[in-house]
Amino acid sequence: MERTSMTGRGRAATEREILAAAARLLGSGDAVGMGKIAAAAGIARATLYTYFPTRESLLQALEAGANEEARRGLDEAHLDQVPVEEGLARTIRALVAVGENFIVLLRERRPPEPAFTAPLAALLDRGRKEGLIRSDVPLPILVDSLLVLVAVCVREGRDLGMGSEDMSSTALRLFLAGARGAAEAD
Amino acid sequence: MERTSMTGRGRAATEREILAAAARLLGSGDAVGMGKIAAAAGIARATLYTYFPTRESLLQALEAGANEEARRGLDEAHLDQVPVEEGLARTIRALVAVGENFIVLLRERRPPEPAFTAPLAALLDRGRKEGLIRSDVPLPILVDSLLVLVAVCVREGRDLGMGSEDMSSTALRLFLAGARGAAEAD
Amino acid sequence: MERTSMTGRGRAATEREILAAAARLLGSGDAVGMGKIAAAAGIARATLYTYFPTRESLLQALEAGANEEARRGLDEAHLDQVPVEEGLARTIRALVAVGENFIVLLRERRPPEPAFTAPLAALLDRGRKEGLIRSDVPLPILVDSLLVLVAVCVREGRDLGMGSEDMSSTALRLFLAGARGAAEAD
Amino acid sequence: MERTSMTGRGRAATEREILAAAARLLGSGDAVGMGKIAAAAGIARATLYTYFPTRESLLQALEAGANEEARRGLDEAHLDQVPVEEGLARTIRALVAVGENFIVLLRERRPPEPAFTAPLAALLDRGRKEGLIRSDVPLPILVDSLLVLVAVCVREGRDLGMGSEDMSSTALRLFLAGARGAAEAD
DNA sequence: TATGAATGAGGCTTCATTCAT
DNA sequence: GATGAATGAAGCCTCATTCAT
Repeated sequence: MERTSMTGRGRAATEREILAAAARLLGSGDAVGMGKIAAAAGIARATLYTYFPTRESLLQALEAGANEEARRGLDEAHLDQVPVEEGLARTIRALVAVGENFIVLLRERRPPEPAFTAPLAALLDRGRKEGLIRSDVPLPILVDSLLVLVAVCVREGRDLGMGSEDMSSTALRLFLAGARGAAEAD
Repeated sequence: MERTSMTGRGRAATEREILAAAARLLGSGDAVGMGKIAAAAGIARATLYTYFPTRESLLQALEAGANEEARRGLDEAHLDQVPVEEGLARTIRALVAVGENFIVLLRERRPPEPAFTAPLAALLDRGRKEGLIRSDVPLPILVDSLLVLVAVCVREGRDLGMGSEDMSSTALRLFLAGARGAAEAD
Repeated sequence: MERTSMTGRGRAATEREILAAAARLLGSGDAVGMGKIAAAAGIARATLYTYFPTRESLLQALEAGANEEARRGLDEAHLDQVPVEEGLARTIRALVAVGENFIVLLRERRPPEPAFTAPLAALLDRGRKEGLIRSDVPLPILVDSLLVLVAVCVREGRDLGMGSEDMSSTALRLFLAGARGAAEAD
Repeated sequence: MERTSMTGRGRAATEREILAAAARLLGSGDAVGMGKIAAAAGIARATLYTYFPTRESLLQALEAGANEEARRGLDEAHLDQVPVEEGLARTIRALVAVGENFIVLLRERRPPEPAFTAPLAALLDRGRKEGLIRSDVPLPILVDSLLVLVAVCVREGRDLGMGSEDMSSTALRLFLAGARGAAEAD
């Protein structure tokens, strides 16, 4: 008696389907309207609006999802209880895990939530105090750099057939050690 | 007596004005139509169309300008005749010099021209052979990383009031050495 | 219980309404935009686009309709199995039946389909061989003459309150026998 | 001292050039703007406006020209002083002489001036009274038929390489005697 | 609830026309 | 007088959103 009436898969499942479709389409470059998203989710345009009354609300849900996922990852990472370097590794793995949705946010130019960047900034700041992170680069730039490097690694990595572990470790290495020859490091 | 007939500022000047306005607006996030660009350039919508018969043509002009500027910068840098590290420094300075327009390209998702990325890829490849650039990160990721790091430094740097030299050196340090504590290094 | 869901009059009915409005407006002279057609059909401009995604597609539908109607008329006329004169009479009646839509085609300068003129040309050619149709006038001129005479008879005839039978017989007489005094002939 | 200052050909000559270009372009089917007309006349768009302050005024001039030409032709034909058949022949020759311009009028849907159709209607009416023209076809239809037949003969005739004499005699034969086999007649 | 249909607002583009040199 | 440039109005089309079944 829990479900009352639905077509095939249940409301929650459809909602997930929609979000997945949206993430997929929005992530891949070209202009995407509500129609395309609905079609990709296998429902009618009007139906989409019973789930998300507004395009904006759909984007927000996407954003919320990504933030939520990332926050959970970051929370579970207990960033403040581990060494900075390990913290960064965990952060990056959490972001990579969010994957598609994370890229969408950058694509749609939704500035990452503070709840999202705050722990990261705190971590980097701690790293600075411990002398592990350079102090000659403004913190916001460090934060953004980490984010875009992860995005690049995910985006390109997917095309290159890399797995998440590879993406994560690549992003971490680039962020921490840069591109300078250290082929055998890490 | 130099100019023969024009209204207010001369055709070429207006064209530059338009391109500047377009770069400014397109660079800064939200949806921008021809109307807004025309308004920002201080002309009527229809007038804009006498300069660029198509939205696409305007974007292309922007792209062409950025590519041209960057290519000139890269050409003059003689990347293949200097040490890799110096080459990267020059590359980054050239990209930073393009500045606003360069960011627009990434924003509008116009994949940077090969004529644009090719010399960079070549340079990095040479760096690899010389052992200066790590070989454990796929070349495309290295290329993209450099580009987005420059973009981040320009975008954030502008907000932070940094000068181009600072942006360039920051981008170079981040790209080459990463964020790891090396506060005194340059 | 026959129809399941529609607003006001049903999709097919609206489509007919649109085509009728379009034929009416396009037939009667002055410049007509999609807006006017939509208004004449009692719908919003955007709605019109759900029926015909393009102005061109609307014209094509009009054309297709006219051609289809005419072709059906001509097919059923079995032009090649009856005497030339009877064939012409049937042809003209078929064209007059298409009426409004037929005029639109000439007005919009859409050269009548070959599938449209071919049987007519064939018929006239046969007439020539049998000595019934004059050979001192180029075939294309004969074909066009018939078409425009029908158009004239329909257009003027409507204003004069003539019925289709009158229009048809008038057109036939003019085409075959010309204007020369033969008042009693048919 | 008659001409004061002009570029190459004199104001009147340029005006004729414009009208000729307009007739040529408007006659040949597709959409024609002031720009194209100006270009075809070898002048700038703005210059065109010093000759005809309005698109409409240009069309009117074209119309006036055609009407004038035709009226002169018809006047000189002394239609009321010759037998009806000869009158028709002269009428048609006059219209064919107007040629291009005459077609334009029909194309642009400018209903032929009464000053244009009146003498023709009078002539046909006289023909009726003399029993030379059939009375079982409404006069307006007869008038229009003559006009469109001339238009068809001119348009098609040009494509077929016919001379004006041929066009005229063909139109006359079709109008008077129709298409019925009479190859040797006239 | 799911959906086919309708729609207002807004974007791109063209054209006739005006203005200043 | 001739022209390069500028522009308002209008046309085509798309999209997010609402309505009625």
